[in-house]
Amino acid sequence: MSEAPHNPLSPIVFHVLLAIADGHEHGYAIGKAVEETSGLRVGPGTIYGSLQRMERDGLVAESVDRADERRRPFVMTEEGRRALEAEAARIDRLAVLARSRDLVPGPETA
Amino acid sequence: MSEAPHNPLSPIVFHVLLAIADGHEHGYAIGKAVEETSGLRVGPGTIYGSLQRMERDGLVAESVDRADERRRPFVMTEEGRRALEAEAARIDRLAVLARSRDLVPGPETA
DNA sequence: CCTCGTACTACCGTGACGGTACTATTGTCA
DNA sequence: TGACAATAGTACCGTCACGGTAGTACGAGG
Repeated sequence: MSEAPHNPLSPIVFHVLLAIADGHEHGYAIGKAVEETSGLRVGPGTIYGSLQRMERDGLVAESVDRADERRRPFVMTEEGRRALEAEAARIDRLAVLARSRDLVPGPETA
Repeated sequence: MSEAPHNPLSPIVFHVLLAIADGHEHGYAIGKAVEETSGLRVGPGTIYGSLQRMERDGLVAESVDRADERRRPFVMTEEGRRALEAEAARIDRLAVLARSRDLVPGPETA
């Protein structure tokens, strides 16, 4: 029942977990997916560096079955999923907070 | 019409802007407010360091009228408000995304 | 054959983050 | 009054996330 040992997650880490949850597996594809969903530019130093740290922190693990020689596939760990969900919850709280402060123009105020 | 020169904001920066928008003015009070709304622990190195960087980046400005000797009041700049709103919008998009992925359990799916 | 896109590895400078230590003033309460 | 906690801030600095550049290798297309 540890609290939230990882959060808040950095934007990249969050987006990487999202990308993996979406079925993307290897670094390059993850990077492209992150670029798309985040709008941020993501070079190799960013994506592989993050994946390395995330592996070290137990959020992802390098997949054993190496189908393609050239690709290094990653999977999300249980801990990674928990961190992703915790972060999603945190973001959701913030979104609600921001709405209550009229910071976001959206129509979903009903 | 510059895009988003600051975002994504770091969690502390975001919370600091929120705190100032809430009417808090000086470092210590801002720090306490951030601790409350974020749940994070915020020492002096964190809060004053962040405020310094935020001032350098034009997100906040040190207030001219120094009512209390001991306190250093800050105000949000126009740029700061824009950055806050942009970040709120970004967070809101992420929250929606997270909901669509069933990452957040909340009942507000209606 | 040359180039482009894919998929990485390796390296490393910059600076955000946040901790510790310290000073000084104000409030409180026995 | 004297002590002690809380307030409010300064100064310093080590660590490490971040992200940029360069370079390797391979496959496909013209």
